[in-house]
Amino acid sequence: MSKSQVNQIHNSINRVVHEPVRLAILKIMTSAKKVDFNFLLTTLGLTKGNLATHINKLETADFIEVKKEFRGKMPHTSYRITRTGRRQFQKYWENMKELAPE
Amino acid sequence: MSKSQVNQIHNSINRVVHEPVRLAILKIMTSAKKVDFNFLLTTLGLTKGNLATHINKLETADFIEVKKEFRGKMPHTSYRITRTGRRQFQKYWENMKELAPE
DNA sequence: AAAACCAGTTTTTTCTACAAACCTATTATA
DNA sequence: TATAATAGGTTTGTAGAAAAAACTGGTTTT
Repeated sequence: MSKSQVNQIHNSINRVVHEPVRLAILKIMTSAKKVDFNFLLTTLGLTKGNLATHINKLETADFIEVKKEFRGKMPHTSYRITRTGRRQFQKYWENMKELAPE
Repeated sequence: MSKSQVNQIHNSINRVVHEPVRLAILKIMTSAKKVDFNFLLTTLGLTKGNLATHINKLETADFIEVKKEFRGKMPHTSYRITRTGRRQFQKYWENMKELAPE
């Protein structure tokens, strides 16, 4: 292993993606076209506040799109991964592989 | 993607390994039998305090062994990954793969 | 003698994840 | 009818952790 091969790779790891909860969210979203708040809540076993925070972070980074609508009179929120999100998720894994054992 | 497949995988991610700097350190250590402080310092481009903190965390978790000796009159510290460290590094990647895109 | 090096430790700052409490409105239930 | 639960959050507080900066004690170089 030469110095330049490993050199500073850790700096290329996107922290928005790197957080395990958000990795799980993105993984789910890459294989489902649409997911909603409650599905993520029960699947991931988070508190609502915590989930909302992660969702916000992903939305701010343009990784996901948020759709708010009413079903009857009840609010319903669903999410979709964006093209950017999908691309960044892929890129993240390419970078991560540089840090994996052979 | 079924619920149970993704369910809570994020909780299995070992945070000691997950930090990018420590991933880089472990990656280096899996392919070199011995590395020293300065090598890591210049290779990774960290401050000494920051590197020392990461080293400590890895030592506390029994991931690496620290060997302190004198070369002439100067202290010299080198590190080696332990069997535990190697195993946990492997295990980490097995878990992470559950979160990777197909 | 002064400056710089080695291998850190200690201190401080900054950031983050996470939980708990709260909120508004709606709907189910006893 | 009261109350409990649901949906989808926001606000607030805390604990832990990453990172930089400053400090240390000894050594070596200039």
